[in-house]
Amino acid sequence: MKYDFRNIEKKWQKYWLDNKTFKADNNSGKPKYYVLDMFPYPSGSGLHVGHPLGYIASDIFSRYKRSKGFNVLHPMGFDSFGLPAEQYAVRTGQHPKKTTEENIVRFRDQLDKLGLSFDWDREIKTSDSSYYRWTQWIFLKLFNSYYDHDLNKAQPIEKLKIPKNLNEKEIGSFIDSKRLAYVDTIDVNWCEELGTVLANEEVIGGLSERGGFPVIKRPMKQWVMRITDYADRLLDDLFELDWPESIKLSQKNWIGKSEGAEIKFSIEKKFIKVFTTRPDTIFGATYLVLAPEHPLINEITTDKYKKSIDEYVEQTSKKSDLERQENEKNKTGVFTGSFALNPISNEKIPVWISDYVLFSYGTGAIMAVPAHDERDNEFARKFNLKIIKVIDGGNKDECYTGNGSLINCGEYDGIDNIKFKSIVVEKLETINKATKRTNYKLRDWIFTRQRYWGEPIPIIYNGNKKKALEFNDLPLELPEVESYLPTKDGLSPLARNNDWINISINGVNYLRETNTMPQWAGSCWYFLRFIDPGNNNEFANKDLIKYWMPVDLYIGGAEHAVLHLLYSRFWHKVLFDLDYVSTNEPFKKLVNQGMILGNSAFVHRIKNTNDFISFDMIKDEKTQKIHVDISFVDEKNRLNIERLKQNNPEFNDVNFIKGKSFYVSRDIEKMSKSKFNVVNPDAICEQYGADTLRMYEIFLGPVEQAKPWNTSGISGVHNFLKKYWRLFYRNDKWMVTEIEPSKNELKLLHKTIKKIASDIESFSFNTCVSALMICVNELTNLNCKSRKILSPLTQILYPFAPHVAEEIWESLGHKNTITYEPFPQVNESYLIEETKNYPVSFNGKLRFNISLSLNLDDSEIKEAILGDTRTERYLKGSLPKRWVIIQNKIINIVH
RNA sequence: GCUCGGAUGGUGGAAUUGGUAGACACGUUGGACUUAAAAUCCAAUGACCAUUGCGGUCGUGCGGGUUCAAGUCCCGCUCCGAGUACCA
Repeated sequence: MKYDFRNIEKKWQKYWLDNKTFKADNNSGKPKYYVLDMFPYPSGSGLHVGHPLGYIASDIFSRYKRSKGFNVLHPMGFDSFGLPAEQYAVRTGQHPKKTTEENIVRFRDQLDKLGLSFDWDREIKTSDSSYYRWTQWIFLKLFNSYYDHDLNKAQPIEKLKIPKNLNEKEIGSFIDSKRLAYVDTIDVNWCEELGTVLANEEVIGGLSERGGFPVIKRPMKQWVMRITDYADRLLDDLFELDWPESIKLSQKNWIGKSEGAEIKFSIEKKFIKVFTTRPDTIFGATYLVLAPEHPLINEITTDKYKKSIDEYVEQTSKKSDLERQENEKNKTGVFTGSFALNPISNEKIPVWISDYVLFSYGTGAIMAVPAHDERDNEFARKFNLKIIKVIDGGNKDECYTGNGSLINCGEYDGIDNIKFKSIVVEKLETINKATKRTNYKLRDWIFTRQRYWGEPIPIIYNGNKKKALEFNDLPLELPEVESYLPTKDGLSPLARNNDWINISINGVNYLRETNTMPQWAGSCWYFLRFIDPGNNNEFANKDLIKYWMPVDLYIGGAEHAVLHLLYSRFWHKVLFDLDYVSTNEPFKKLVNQGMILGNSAFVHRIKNTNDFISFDMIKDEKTQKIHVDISFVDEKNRLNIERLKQNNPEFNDVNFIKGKSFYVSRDIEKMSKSKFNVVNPDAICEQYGADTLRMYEIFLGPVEQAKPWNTSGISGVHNFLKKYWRLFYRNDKWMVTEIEPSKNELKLLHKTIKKIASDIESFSFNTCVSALMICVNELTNLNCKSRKILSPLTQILYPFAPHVAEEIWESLGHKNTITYEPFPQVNESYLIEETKNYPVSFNGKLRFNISLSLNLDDSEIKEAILGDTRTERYLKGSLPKRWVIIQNKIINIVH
């Protein structure tokens, strides 16, 4: 029998599906283990070899855990709301639902070919109304909750204490001001010509990326999530998570907690509040700067400066965020004509406005300390403002941002600046000029999108009065529309369907909210729905949540370091506060798989000509790189010009300058259709099989690391599987016998079991493959035939190459799947070698025992010690460490 | 700019965390079996020197340091990758 991977893989994939081998049991005596992959967006281009890496890693882990006696939940679904399907719909008029469903079928087919052990009975799609019904339900929970800062948790809105003496309208707006999901008017990038709101990335130099139309900042009503109330908890709870440090760090920076003080500077009878983390430098505050959006600007600007201030404000309002950032090295600003009083030095200091101060952070105003802050320093030198050093930073002229003792601070001179921080704030607090204050970079989460292909928001309006839909009204299904473009007024395409917008309840007419939720909404809680996907009464049964949560292992790309992973933590904490889930955090351990990169190929066109030159012949010519499809290039970087011309007719008329062959240049880039560097896993499965592909992907390197794809090494892994197969079938003959294994075979096997188990636990899958290769090579050399060796070998191979392992398992006479066979135990007695204590004397001086695991006699030991020059040197000198080397083994010395 | 992470043969990567650097695999070269090819197997493969044999010198981005011993620890650089963008 040959290793016929095509039939073997088909056979076992069907077996697993038919027998529901990977069905996770909700009632099990076994300990649970929840392994989750970040579910994919089903894009139109299908999977490339980079996508499955994380799925393969989680699959290996799931299969391993099952064989370790765990009840494993390993589900998969699709994040099926999203922009690409909608853009495709805009271009073609096809309903996004249709293209999304087609893509899901294709994805499912590709995933199935890899032999992944998902429990497909639990499949979910975020665009199914049976799913987004509950996304809408959670939205309403957020709408109907507020954050109680005394209890430090979210509470139902009914528990909110409403101040007395409010009229009905005021009560309404008070409640609205506390809701976790609320409506606010926020500046957005508005493009009149395109009739839509654009993301910052879509605006370049004040013009729209597509079309080049002007874009302005415009306030628009948006739904917003009050994630900032959770800033402290999102930050504090990070420490207990078993996540990569880099991800925790990005979340920490994103939340950006900084502690400082809010200080009041008075201008006649008014106050300007500034936020600072460096109140210790207040004696050096020689001017104030307000953000151009600051509401007090009009009041404090003197007539003389009014014109220039107005111009400046007007100018900055036209700038996009990107343009404002471009000024980083060339700051601009205008004087208001007013002076404020420094509350501690009582000096009059000028008040300026500048766009280097952000209105959205802190109070939108700063006290500038040019001697100890680089941005202030730059500004002060440009506009010739006073610079006073207040912290002793040695002789350096430049601005000093470190710590030291105070100077030029009158009675406070000589005090350590860190101590002075609290001294000055306390002093100013007594005269009501300062308060301690903590600020966050984290902003509330703008939740609405003017798009079609997303969850409708279950809110209706009667005038300005909001009303939440009732539970029985959910799901609020997406209506049909004539066009998927936003309307001229910047409303979502949903606004095009008048029948849908207008709704009458008990004789009262309402208008529906027409915006939809962002793609993050569906992925915020999908891991909870996997627990109980068919439940029509709750988003998931509470007991089942208690059993399965938290997710023990979450695998996905690092690109979600902040957005998805922060939003889902936020929602989870709200659900926890409201007692719907049992854990404070959703994901216990997180692993980021590295990206698999493509190896792009380029042809070089000599500039301003139609001549393409072979890469090896380029000397001084200036050339332009053009991507060509990597399937036309061989391993030696030679281009098949004929095939290129067949597929890309635009190359028909060009002149190829070449020697013997035409060479391309190569570059490592992200794998993408537009770069023509995509390697399709289907083709590799067809040629080598899924088991080979799986093992090769993890053999490429550590899971966490980014690495380029190179198919040429795949034969090594494929040969390994063939070699493994030959241990069982050689020349059509079944090789396994009941013979007792040799000592060497047992030692090798148990060494390998130990290595595999510990390496899987520590996610070092690539070294597992090496260990298996060594084991199979040596067993081949030993001509091993013993069932007692080959049967456990098959079990430890199973997580990596499950199809071939199942097939062999069956050949070994087992009737059941290998999946739930207990993972082989390590028998340490095969590994531990005998140790003896030997007394050793050296130069008649040193005397100690060594504990040895080598079969040497005393004279050999002495010879070994003397023969090793390093040990000799060590022995002649002092004795700082407690071991020596004998025959390459480190031996502990027992005194 | 700031914050992380990294740099090991022709290539992907190992190295029990301070103890024979280069495991395992690809590639390359030579050989066996074949009419031939494929498949399979064997040998060599960091560089340089010596080669009849033994062997020797250098070697983990660069420059220093600690140590009997450094890819690994410390100090100073260079380059590459990722994230972030004036957050007071």
